Amino acid sequence: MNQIRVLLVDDHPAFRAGLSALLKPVREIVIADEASTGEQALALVGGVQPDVVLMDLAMPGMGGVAATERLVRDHPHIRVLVLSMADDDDSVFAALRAGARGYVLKGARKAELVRSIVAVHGGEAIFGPAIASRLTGYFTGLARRERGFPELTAREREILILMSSHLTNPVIAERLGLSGKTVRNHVSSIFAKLHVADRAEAITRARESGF
Amino acid sequence: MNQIRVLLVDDHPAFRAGLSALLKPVREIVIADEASTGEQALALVGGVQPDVVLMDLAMPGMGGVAATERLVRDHPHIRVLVLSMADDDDSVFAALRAGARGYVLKGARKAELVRSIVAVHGGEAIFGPAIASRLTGYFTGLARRERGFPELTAREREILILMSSHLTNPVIAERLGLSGKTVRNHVSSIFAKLHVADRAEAITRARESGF
DNA sequence: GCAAAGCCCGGGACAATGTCCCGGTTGTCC
DNA sequence: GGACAACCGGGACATTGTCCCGGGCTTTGC
Repeated sequence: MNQIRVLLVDDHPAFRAGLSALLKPVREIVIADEASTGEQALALVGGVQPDVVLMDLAMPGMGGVAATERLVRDHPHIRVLVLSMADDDDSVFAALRAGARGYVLKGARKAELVRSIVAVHGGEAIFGPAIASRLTGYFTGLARRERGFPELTAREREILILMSSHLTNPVIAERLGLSGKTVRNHVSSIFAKLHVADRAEAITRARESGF
Repeated sequence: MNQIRVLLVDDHPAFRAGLSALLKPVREIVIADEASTGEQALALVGGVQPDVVLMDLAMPGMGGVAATERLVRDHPHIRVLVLSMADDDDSVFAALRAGARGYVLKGARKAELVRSIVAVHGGEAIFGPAIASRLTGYFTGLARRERGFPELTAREREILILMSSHLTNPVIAERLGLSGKTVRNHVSSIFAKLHVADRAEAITRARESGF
């Protein structure tokens, strides 16, 4: 049976040792190598040829996010599974933007960790319970805002749509056969209903709501 | 050992039968019940008390997305794992917005399916290989646009950040100890570099780029 | 040392944006 | 008929954004 070759990246030697001991008895996994910084990880991957990189985020020098970004860019077949203490939106979404295939908090039980490594190796994406909540919150949060979208009149919806393609008031007026002043007034009442102060926010809200 | 109680929701009886036969020998899983429509699933969950609902999307009447949305709203402790043939962005992100904890394509191998059910039951989020690509594509797509982000001066970045929280020019000026006129000029040059015409577009671009 | 380039700071003049008033017209519902 | 809302627009005013201008500052290179 082909074992999954894992590269450990973490600046804390004790943690690497613990992780290594934890994963050693697992049949389907083998620790191919360890790195203590992002730079070192990037230097190693070419020779080590890991299937999965277990990446910490908080490291001196090049952080895990930057390392992940370069790693997935230069070695698209290698999957990155983030294993971090950081349980906040910024860290999670930065890792996702960088191309990580999974995100598990340090402190996860062994079974969860092994399952995550196997899943990521198989091309799946997997996120620990706390992270999963953030992820679904991200998407259902969008849906929730959509539900809360206030009711606009036909004219207002029409104008908001044109506004969302970044047309100016005079252009909108010309296209709808209205006076520029009328458009400005409609725009103003749209802002009031959306509880926003200017075009910028209005368009942001409209986009978020899949308008 | 506590088995995971699974409710199967699919309008195709043969598929339910196959799935049931596939999962029956699995120790940690028990099929608690089956439903052939979204409505039926919603009616059943109260009595069946499943841990995980295996949800098809394309069903007559109430689709899987609507059923998922109501299910997670009324029973937050129940996890929904979508098992669908649909491999397109609209289906995937609609399911995520509805609150699904996972998404696996029909045709997944048994091991992957079992792993997904176990992971979802544990509160994790998991996505099959094809879906994982869409998910990372969603986030790294944002990142990719960021790479094309033009270079701004230190002052310009600073002002763009404040602008992105919807502050007005006078407020920004006051906060940075500048004249309102200077801020306007900086803002103007930011627009030029971003190739946009107004605040609205500039903020949109900045947000897309994870600025 | 000195010039060129780039950033930063601001003013002037002007057009577009947005706000808070106002009045008038057209429907619709009771 | 009367109440109500959507729609259209004007007046006056502050804010925003554009295209000029010039002066002070540091960095780079000859």
